[in-house]
Amino acid sequence: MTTTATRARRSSADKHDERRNQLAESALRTLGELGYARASLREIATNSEFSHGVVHYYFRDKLELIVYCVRYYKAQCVRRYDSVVEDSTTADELVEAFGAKLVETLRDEAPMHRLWYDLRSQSMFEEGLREAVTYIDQTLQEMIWRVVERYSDLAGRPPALASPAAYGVLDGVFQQALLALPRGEDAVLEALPGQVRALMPLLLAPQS
Amino acid sequence: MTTTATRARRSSADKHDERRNQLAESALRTLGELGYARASLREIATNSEFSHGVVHYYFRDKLELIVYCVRYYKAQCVRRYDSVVEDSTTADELVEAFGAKLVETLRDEAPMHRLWYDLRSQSMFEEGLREAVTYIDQTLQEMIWRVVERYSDLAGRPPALASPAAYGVLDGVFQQALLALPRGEDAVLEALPGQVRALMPLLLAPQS
DNA sequence: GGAAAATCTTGACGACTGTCCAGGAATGCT
DNA sequence: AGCATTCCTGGACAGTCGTCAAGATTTTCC
Repeated sequence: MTTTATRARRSSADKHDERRNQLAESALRTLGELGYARASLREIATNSEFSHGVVHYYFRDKLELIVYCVRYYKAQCVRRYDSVVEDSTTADELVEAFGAKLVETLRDEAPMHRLWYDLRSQSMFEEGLREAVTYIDQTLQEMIWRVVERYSDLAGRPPALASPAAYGVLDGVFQQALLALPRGEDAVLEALPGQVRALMPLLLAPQS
Repeated sequence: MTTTATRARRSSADKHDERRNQLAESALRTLGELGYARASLREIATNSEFSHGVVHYYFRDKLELIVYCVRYYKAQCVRRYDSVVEDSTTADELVEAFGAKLVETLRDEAPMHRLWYDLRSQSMFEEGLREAVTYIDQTLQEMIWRVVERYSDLAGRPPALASPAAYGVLDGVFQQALLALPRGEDAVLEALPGQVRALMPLLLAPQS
């Protein structure tokens, strides 16, 4: 194996991955708009710069594309609250930063969140989605738990809930906000920080 | 309008409603198994005692059937926790009864819960579902709020969260349990009461 | 009993789906 | 330049979908 051959193969593999990512991004746009059920491969291809046949050159079938998409998306969003954890120096500051970040992503990335909840629901019926969804939900849970732990440290009070429950709680409130978005976006986005301010202290054991 | 005519017409209308309900129940069975996207009208009809064409005799289109189904289902389940509210005489008792009821419905009616979360997700993409879903979510929120208020009364402490947030919190935890069901049903059902015991006290203001 | 109304079946329609494939276009390599 | 490989297109395929309507069947009513 010569150096050029190695470089060529890697560059070829890179190109391959790059195309897959391009397709994934197109697919994510379409999926975010239409949802899993309504987004056909033809529609996805139309919203890209390729024809509908190319999908099966890079992905075995639709499910593999979707799973790839959802993992691709996760890789981008799972570090969303890292800055909140790192930059906050007091408990109150963290709560504010966390609430602001929630508002920001709810405002700017609503289609992606809709898609995520859609896929998570679909995974209850489609066996093939379950593994990827479970993995990502686990990752999201860990992401939230980092926030809660940091909050706990800053406040000097231990968490009142275990990681799964804490994630469920915050995810539930976020999902309600997402669902309420169509009926009054401004009101929802304004109310959310207040909900977070009320909710976060409850996740820690009462002041001793 | 004679008495017999009135009786005949009412009986006819009753028959009509009865058929609609029969179809709704068949549809709910199929929808609960396959989810919204995979449940075709033919499949729904096959799981009933009618042929596939009859659906359009009783419903304008698929969406009207689905919406009818979901409202029909709601009417059955929205009083689920009334006994918890009425029969509990202490705060701890209510928490236990509530947790047990959650476990019971999670065990016995998982397909219906899956369907509900599926439809709620679909409503983010399908305009036609939104109104019915919003209405039912509102009803569920009120159902949960009755539990929280009763709990608050029994404990002598005011709620720490408003109704929407309280619903989001509990719904989120329940949804996580439902999602976790396929990987270890017994473990999930056993863990849930503990989560409820930990969570419920947090919904009330700290002991003064 | 027989007309009228309702209920239901059956088959068909056009549109859309995921998948596959034959062949053209582009690219890289020697 | 010319071959070989990779990449991409566009059409075809079998299947499924929601919808509809014509006719058979059943029920209702006088």
